[in-house]
Amino acid sequence: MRSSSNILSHNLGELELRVLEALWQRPHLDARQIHEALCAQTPPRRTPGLNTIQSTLERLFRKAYVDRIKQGHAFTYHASVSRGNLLGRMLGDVIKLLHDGRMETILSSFVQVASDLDDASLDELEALIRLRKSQQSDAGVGGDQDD
Amino acid sequence: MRSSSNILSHNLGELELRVLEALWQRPHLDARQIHEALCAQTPPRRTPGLNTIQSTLERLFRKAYVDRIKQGHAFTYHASVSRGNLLGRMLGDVIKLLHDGRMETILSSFVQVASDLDDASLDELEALIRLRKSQQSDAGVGGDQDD
DNA sequence: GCAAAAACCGATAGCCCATCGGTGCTTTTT
DNA sequence: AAAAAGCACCGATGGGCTATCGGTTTTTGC
Repeated sequence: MRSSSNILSHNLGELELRVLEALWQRPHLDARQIHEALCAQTPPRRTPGLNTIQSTLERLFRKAYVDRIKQGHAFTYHASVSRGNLLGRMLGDVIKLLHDGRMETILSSFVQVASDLDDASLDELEALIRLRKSQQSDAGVGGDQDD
Repeated sequence: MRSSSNILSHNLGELELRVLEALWQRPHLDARQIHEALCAQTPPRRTPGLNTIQSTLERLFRKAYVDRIKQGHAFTYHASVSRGNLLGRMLGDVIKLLHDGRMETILSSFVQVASDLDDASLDELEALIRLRKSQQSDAGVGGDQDD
């Protein structure tokens, strides 16, 4: 009855994200280790059973967010996408979904976000922009480093 | 059984977004008009019945994305959030969800997305930041102007 | 008052994530 | 080698959300 639903191509659930976070913190963990990592997390949140973690890893694997190698009798998982890269992709999703064609809209939305940050961050942003500009005039537009 | 799911606070379905788009294009339409607008859309997509549009508007209203006034015997709806504002909020959601604290990660992800970010746009971004900074020192940190 | 239109209510379907239980294979331990 | 422990895999269930209508009530306009 439903035609389609998810407007964003990158759709993660809460647990999926927590698992990914764990893998970003230290790569190459198996399900049990991830489970433990989540249990040991501060602040302590309710952690589901090992099976749930496995299902989640399976889903993440199918969705190509993580990769795995059979190490002994257990799979060892590692994120196949970096945090920064995922951020970029999701930002891209949102922008593609909502931008009206004018760069100004994107930029001002971006700054609207950045305005939550303090002056120091804004200074930093400015410095980064300056850097980016010099890099750009220096070496043309490269534009794809996958972390 | 499920603790929570949606990681992003702004979660829109496809139809919801199409309806919002229609309202951004021309404010103050009633359900029937929106229905017609969607039907008349190019490229022609399958358009659901009027009732479906009404339900969608109801949902958008409950979620405070649109506002309505009773005009005669029908509600007239208008977006209560601008496209740019929604863009900013969703960008903020994503960033809050995934950023690691370092401004550089955000910027590089942003630049990764906007690869056609030419010098002029960077200049624009800089100007916007400058503006934001002066506003901030001008009136303290307010931090919530709704478009 | 009556007819048309719109609002409102409620039901159904389909998708997706979270959460497990159970089963069977593999590795490890006695 | 037999028993035990660990894991993967399958399938089921629950709950949330959007999409989609049908039907009923309310409102409006003549």
